[in-house]
Amino acid sequence: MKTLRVPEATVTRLSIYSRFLERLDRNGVTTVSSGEIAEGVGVSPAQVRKDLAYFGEFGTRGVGYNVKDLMKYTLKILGLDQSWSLAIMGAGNLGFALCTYRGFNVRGFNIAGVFDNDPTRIGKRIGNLEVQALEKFPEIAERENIRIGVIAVPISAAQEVADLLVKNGVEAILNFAPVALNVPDEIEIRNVDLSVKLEILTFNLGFRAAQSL
Amino acid sequence: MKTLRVPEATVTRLSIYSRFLERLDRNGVTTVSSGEIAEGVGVSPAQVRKDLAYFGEFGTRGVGYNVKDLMKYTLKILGLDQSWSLAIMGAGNLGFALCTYRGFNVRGFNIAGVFDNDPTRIGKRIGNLEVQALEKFPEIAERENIRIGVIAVPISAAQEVADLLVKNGVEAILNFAPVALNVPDEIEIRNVDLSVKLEILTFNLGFRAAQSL
DNA sequence: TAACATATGTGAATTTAATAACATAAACGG
DNA sequence: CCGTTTATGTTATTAAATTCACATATGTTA
Ligand SMILES: NC(=O)c1ccc[n+]([C@@H]2O[C@H](COP(=O)([O-])OP(=O)(O)OC[C@H]3O[C@@H](n4cnc5c(N)ncnc54)[C@H](O)[C@@H]3O)[C@@H](O)[C@H]2O)c1
Ligand SMILES: NC(=O)c1ccc[n+]([C@@H]2O[C@H](COP(=O)([O-])OP(=O)(O)OC[C@H]3O[C@@H](n4cnc5c(N)ncnc54)[C@H](O)[C@@H]3O)[C@@H](O)[C@H]2O)c1
Repeated sequence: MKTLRVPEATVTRLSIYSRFLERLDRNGVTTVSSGEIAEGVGVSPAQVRKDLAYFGEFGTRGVGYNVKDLMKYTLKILGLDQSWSLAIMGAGNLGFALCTYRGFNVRGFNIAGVFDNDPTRIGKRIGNLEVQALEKFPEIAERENIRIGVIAVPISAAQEVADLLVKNGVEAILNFAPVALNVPDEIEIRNVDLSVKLEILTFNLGFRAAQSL
Repeated sequence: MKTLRVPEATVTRLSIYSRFLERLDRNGVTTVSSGEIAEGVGVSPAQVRKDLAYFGEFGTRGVGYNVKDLMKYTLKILGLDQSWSLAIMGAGNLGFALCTYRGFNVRGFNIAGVFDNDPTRIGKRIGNLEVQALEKFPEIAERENIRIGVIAVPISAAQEVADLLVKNGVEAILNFAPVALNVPDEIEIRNVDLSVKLEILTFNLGFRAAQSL
């Protein structure tokens, strides 16, 4: 099997294609072309085909792709042919929203624990989850085989929480605190920064205003 | 003034530099080098200088950058030398978290209204905001000069909410619903997809497992 | 079964972004 | 006031991503 580096942008789009295919499938669509996928998610048809080509040949020339099959392939590629246990660190407003979001479950993510260090929050229920004391993390992480941690604590606590995750065998981190965290190279880490996208918008609005002066 | 296209990746990093500079400033740091910024946010020093070079010369050779000045410049570039009124559409879990998030305020964003169509939510308070009926949007948008809309409603309602925003003069949209929205070309729109980053993590974990087989 | 229509898969061309290398300017010390 | 140090700004180079163009394979129709 030829292994060449897959651009992260390709993986990003694959995730988007995958969800689009699920929607098509739910709507009873059985066949789809690269052009229709492209149209549906807002990229070029060539891009769709190029992205898929990193992983194999999934379509039929002259016909297109079988929706169910391609959906399964994309899930497999993304590692979603298995369930992933994850921990939400921080049961604040964002942590709460993440816990209640059904979209994760649909994609095979299982929220195996929510953790906080505020005594007034520990023990409270969020859906069918109970907020756990931070100290319980090592035990629960091991028992539930938690490999992914989501950081939803304030900036000031983010690094220590990251350290705790790493120390307890977590392999990947999704960080919502707007700060660069220090973790060993072998840990996969991605930041989600909600302000950045807003500021791209204001940049563009401002830039546009400058252009029209 | 030479106007050349600025890569979106550059704008993204600029937003991150900007926040890092604010932190340095709060900590009393007065001068910083491209290397220190790079270290602090996780990019290369050359990248920092290249990004800044799109907009002018802000440093002193042999010395570095004045933190306060560079912070102001980055804010100005991002359009954050003014306050922006925005509307949160959807007072669900995510909308609630966004409303209470203080980080937006700090950067000059003013949440001028939260809107929902669920009668049981309308009138409820979120911090010092009161959830408004969707029907109130046109009036409030005009009065408050809302130019940015944030979509935090379910997928099924996202397109109609986007249409409402556009119809009422909103110029930019931040969309949290994982679906491609149809808006006129002149509207700035960006999606924030929280699942995608998680799936990049599982892709990489799976890929790594495959490598080591 | 041959000709045609269609849509994939892919190598080449193009565009875009990131990195490296270096010339330039400021500060400092003797 | 000159040489040295330092870190910027910019040009050159490399790398990466996207788009283009077309050969290839499939299904359909006459
Ligand atoms: N709410 C948003 O919309 C939003 C938007 C962008 C970024 N963020 C970021 O997400 C993070 C969380 O935001 P939030 O609005 O949910 O904040 P929040 O204050 O509502 O919640 C933070 C939670 O973390 C807990 N906590 C603090 N230190 C902890 C520790 N050491 N271990 C475990 N738990 C700890 C607190 O008790 C609290 O429950 C912040 O870093 C914030 O900058 C939030
Ligand atoms: N909560 C999360 O962590 C999370 C994560 C990723 C994506 N999202 C996306 O964000 C969006 C909101 O998620 P949520 O968890 O807050 O959902 P939610 O169900 O808690 O909230 C949605 C809110 O939108 C309101 N609403 C529905 N139709 C409306 C309309 N036409 N006009 C105005 N308001 C309307 C509902 O009354 C509800 O209050 C969804 O599209 C979801 O896929 C959420």
